[in-house]
Amino acid sequence: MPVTNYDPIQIEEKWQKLWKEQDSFRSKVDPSKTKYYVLEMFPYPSGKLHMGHMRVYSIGDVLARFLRMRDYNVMHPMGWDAFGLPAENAAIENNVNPAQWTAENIEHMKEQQNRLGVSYDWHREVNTSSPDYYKWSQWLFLLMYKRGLAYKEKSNVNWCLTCQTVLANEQVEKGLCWRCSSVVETRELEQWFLKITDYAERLLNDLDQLEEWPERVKLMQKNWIGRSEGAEIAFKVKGFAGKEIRTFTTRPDTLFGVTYMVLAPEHPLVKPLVEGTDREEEVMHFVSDVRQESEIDRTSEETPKIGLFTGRYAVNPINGEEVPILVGNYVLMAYGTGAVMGVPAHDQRDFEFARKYDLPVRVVIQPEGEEFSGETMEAAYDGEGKMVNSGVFNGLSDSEGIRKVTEYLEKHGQGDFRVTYRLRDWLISRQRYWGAPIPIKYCEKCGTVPVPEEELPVELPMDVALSGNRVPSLAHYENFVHTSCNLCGGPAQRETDTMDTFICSSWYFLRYTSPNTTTAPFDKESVDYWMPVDQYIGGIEHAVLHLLYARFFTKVLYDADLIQCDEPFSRLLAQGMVYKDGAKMSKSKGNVVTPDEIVASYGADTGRLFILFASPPEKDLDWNDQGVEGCYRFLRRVWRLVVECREELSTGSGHTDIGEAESELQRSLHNTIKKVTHDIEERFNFNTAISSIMELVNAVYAYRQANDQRQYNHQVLSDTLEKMVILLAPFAPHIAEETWSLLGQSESVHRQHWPGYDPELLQVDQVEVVVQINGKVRGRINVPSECSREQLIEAAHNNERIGDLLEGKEIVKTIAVPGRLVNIVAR
RNA sequence: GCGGGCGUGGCGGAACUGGCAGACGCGCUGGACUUAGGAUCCAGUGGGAGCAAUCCCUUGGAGGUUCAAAUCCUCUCGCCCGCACCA
Repeated sequence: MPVTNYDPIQIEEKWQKLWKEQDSFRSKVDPSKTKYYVLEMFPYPSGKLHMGHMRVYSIGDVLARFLRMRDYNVMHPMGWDAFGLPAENAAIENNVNPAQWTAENIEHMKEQQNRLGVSYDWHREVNTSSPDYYKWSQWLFLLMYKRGLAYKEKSNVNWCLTCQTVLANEQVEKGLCWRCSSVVETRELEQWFLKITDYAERLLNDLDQLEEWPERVKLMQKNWIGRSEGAEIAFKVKGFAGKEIRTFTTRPDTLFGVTYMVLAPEHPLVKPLVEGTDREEEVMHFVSDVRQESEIDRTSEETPKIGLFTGRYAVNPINGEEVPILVGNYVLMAYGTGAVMGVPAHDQRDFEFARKYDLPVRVVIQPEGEEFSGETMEAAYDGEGKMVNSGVFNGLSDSEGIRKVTEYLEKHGQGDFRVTYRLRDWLISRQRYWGAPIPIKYCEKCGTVPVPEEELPVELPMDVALSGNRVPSLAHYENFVHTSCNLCGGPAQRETDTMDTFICSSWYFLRYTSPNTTTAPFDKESVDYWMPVDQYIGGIEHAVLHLLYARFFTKVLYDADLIQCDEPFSRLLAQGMVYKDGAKMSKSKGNVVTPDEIVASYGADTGRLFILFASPPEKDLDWNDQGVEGCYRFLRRVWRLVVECREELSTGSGHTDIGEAESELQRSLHNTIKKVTHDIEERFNFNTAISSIMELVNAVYAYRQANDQRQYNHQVLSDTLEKMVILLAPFAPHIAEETWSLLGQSESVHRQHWPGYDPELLQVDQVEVVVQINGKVRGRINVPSECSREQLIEAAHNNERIGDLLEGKEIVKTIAVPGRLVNIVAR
């Protein structure tokens, strides 16, 4: 067989074809083996793969291939998060059906993924936009509905003007739409929600179980859930029998310091309080002004706090004191109860507000050794201290006060302990066509009726009639909307909103375990075998969004006894972003490099190797064309090494001695095995694993250079080459396969067992030990590796130079660490 | 403001529980082979002084602990990320 130069394009095509023909990466339930579920977040089928994709797939594939060689039963699936707005936009632009557009993109992207040589089990492919799949998304919605976790409610919601749909709280970033960055406004609409807040406590507490998740992701979720402990306190309104204002506070111990109350402009009591009074016009005008402000302006810290007196007074339940009730722009209806008790002496915001409007400031917590006064203090005091001006509670510490005051209120029916979360329920309705229809009907007689399971899926109409600049929502399809009630048989109308695509991605990892099951979302035996996902890999941008939703779904399914795990992802890797020239790759900056270009000019192996070598996976990566060149050079070096050695090994006769050169080569090999294994398995540091393979390649070159070819030990050399190729296989699978066959092997390199290292062969007879005097390196000595401390010290003193330097000095202390150094402290 | 992360050669990055700082790669310099090379191979490459052996300095900065600090502690500067009027 004539061997030419390294030709990645030809080699990669050849092996990809073979892997496909031999169905090399198919995974099956096998209780006799330890399973390992490797998963990369599935992509939205935009039509083109970018470097971020290539990075996440490369990382996942190294693990999948490595673990297969470690004899795990590996499942490594891929699929498509295929519903979503871009398909509608593309449909408008290209006058094509969203389903068709999506299907074409999937075909193309799948091809691109295959060209990267990623070892997916395509038998498990899922597509969230296919009726086989969204049938079960709908089924899960109904499960939530049955369990009281799905409800429809009229409330203030986020409306994205560009996307023409509502958004969940998690999907609004700094007042802007997470996807299109346009302004989000507030609208009052009736929408479907999932009660994720019922799971707030568990979603928070169980973060502690996730030992293999990055701290920062857990922290982001913790902040997002935003748990606060405190009390809810009811204030009666003077002259308004039966009306009371409920307020949440984390500091009930400061209740005696309340000098006013503030309501959110949206608070339902605002209108009744001022109705028919001379304050009505001014207050209601203010309310409507504030409500017109954008979310950004509303919640910015820079926005000045504005308050307006309602003319009414609230009665402090602890002391009967009457305090003015105001409406304030800084109070948010969405948090707590939408009403704040103003304690200016002990809350900075309240303090600023009180100074601005000349409201009284009353100190009720006094720290030791300090004497704050409401008239003179320049900032609120929110630290520890003893209660003062608080009647019978005087003298209690703040923490005792929190408990005692709340207990007192509880006894008098005016308050209780309360935990409040920042987390809101998940708004899942979307006023868009390209999504899974919400399986609900509305009957004039029977009201809201869930679509019965047998009628699922509620299919999207496929005859999309484009109109103007958007795809019409389902409300425009007469045939879709009109249906009959399953209870009374009378006429009914379908819900025309579709579900948030995050619903579809909240359970896809379960569907992979049995993608063709037609009688349930997933097969019980399969899901119990494969779940949880052992290693999940994806971008940090989903730290809260997808990862929180998926955890929620998993817990609901666990409670419904459908799965046995209540956390979906045991280990999470949040990979860094790909930059070039110090900026995120983007069309506008003109610094985009695509996987296609790299594969075409260097091959997938080079691209993968570069991505893995340039930086550890969780850190950001700086794309560098010369670095890619370097990796290409390295692979060519590997290629040449194998080709040349192959010839030499077949012609020369060699010898069987194990001399110093052979020991060194073996040591190098076994060191590399040890390091690569450890770096993949324990640390995910693929960059250092690759660098040690490079060192091994250098060592083989050195061995050949130092020895005439006829003097090689053929056995040692070919063993080294074979293991070197195996070590390289997870990173650069195609060249590994090709060189493996060049070495005369007929079975796939990916079916080989991962080599172990022999500690014996790592041993060296002589080690170089550093000799320091007062911590500075002053000499090096070669000693036997098992040399004792005493011998080591003796050897150090025997060293000529050290002896000279110690001449006339007093030795204070000597530290010897065998195998490392000797440090002589001398004066 | 709160929380988290990170600062190491010209660059990307190594350095495991404190033990030779700068592995590996890029870039650069010199050489070999060559009609030529942007192919390949070999050697060198943190800064400074010296003909040299060698010495001094060096992990953002300043202190400290230690025989020994990139690593531990205190302060400080800079950058990045998340949350942010959350009551």
